[in-house]
Amino acid sequence: MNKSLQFSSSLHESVREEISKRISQGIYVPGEPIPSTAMLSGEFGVSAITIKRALRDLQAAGMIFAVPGKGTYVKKQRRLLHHLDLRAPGRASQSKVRPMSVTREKISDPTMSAIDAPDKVMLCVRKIVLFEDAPWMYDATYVSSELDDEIVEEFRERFVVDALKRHDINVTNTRLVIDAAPASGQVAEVFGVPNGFPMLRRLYRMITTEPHITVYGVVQAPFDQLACTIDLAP
Amino acid sequence: MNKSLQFSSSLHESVREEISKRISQGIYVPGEPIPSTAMLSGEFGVSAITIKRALRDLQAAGMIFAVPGKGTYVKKQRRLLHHLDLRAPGRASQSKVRPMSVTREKISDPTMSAIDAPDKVMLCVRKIVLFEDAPWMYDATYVSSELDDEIVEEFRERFVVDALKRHDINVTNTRLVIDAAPASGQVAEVFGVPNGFPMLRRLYRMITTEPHITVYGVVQAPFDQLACTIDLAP
DNA sequence: GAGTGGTCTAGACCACCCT
DNA sequence: GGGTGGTCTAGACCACTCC
Repeated sequence: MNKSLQFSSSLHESVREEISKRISQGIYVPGEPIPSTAMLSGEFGVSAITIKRALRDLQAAGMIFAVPGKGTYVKKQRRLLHHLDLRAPGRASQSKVRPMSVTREKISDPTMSAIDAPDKVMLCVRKIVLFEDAPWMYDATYVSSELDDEIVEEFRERFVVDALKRHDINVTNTRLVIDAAPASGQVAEVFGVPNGFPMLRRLYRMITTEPHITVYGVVQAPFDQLACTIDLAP
Repeated sequence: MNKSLQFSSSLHESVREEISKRISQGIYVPGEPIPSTAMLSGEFGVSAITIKRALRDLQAAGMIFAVPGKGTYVKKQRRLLHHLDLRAPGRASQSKVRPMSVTREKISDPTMSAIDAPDKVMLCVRKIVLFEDAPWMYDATYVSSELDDEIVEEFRERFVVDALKRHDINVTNTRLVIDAAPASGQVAEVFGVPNGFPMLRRLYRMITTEPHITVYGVVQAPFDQLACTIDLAP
């Protein structure tokens, strides 16, 4: 090997650590491609496959991303903090929203049972919340399928809380579950992350002033793109 | 190929989906090893390497784990919900604690700056919180290094809030940041998860009745093992 | 000793991008 | 056409576990 590598239990780990070090040291910078696998293979004196293995692990850690046919780039780290305000939950936001779909289906996520989601067919509104024209959060909202079509139409363009408020329906109680889960299928495509990429999720149940209207949902984003903050004052 | 596989863009994805399906259908059950890579390679008619690739992705998703020399097993899903009570933050718990280390160091995690962690050498107490004798959470607590040795010693065996309370020091304000991050180094070893495995984290800053005592820290656990719940009532 | 998962390699093919 | 990342293969070696 041309370059002396870190001492680590395996080759691909050593390579990963070395590349990771170069990123944190600013040798590889966001916006510019890092050397190709062939170049790195030559420099480190290891097989191209081992390089690819190391790069794939760095992708899973959110440090880099690869564009087939072009190259591998350092990710620009920009994580937004979403503050959960106890007094104004689900506050309005100036973010833009891109509607995705409106369907009728059962809630399938097992974690939703932790907030007592009903096991019946509901109306599901999916949308993408944008920040600076890039996908920031993916939201799936479930409401009773007996709701007026008029309100449902507004769900596509607005946040649920805002739409309800326009009909004098207010949220009285919100229960949240915050967890992480691997991205699957459509969600992974939307954010351009590999299948299985860790997502930070916020599952919610909102009880309203209308006894028969309870809103359930999941909002999620790649873990390197979102964090939640909370203030607790007893 | 002997078996017809799902239609998916790549072979290892098809294999992953098929095995994933068998787990959710109960064909492969927790506690028993799934067929070896050689067996699966024969059954699906694909290379052993492709099988290993699929299994590695399923490990990253927390569905299975592998024991070298023995076999690959389905993970028993058991996720604990940690309820964040607004009125009694950092409440006492009957969990057992295993002390890990006490050092003096700077806070290195960049996310800690979101809760205004100071950039100076502090006292760091690391411990493992156990549940049914298995590692459940990993905690790193930072306090001013000028604290009495007497209190520091108690930090090893108790929760920080409890130790402080015994000295009539109470928490007046808590700020949390909840995020996800890849496991690295020692933390990955403690939980027996592969390097880079997604961890759910809760970073905290606790202001106390003693003006010069502010407690910082991070508690984290594998994403498939922990979730947080919160109730918001305006 | 046989079986297991983990690692590493050399070589090949593809789809894509850029010039 | 040359470079890129992504995929797949066959084959090899190692450390480990279990019998």
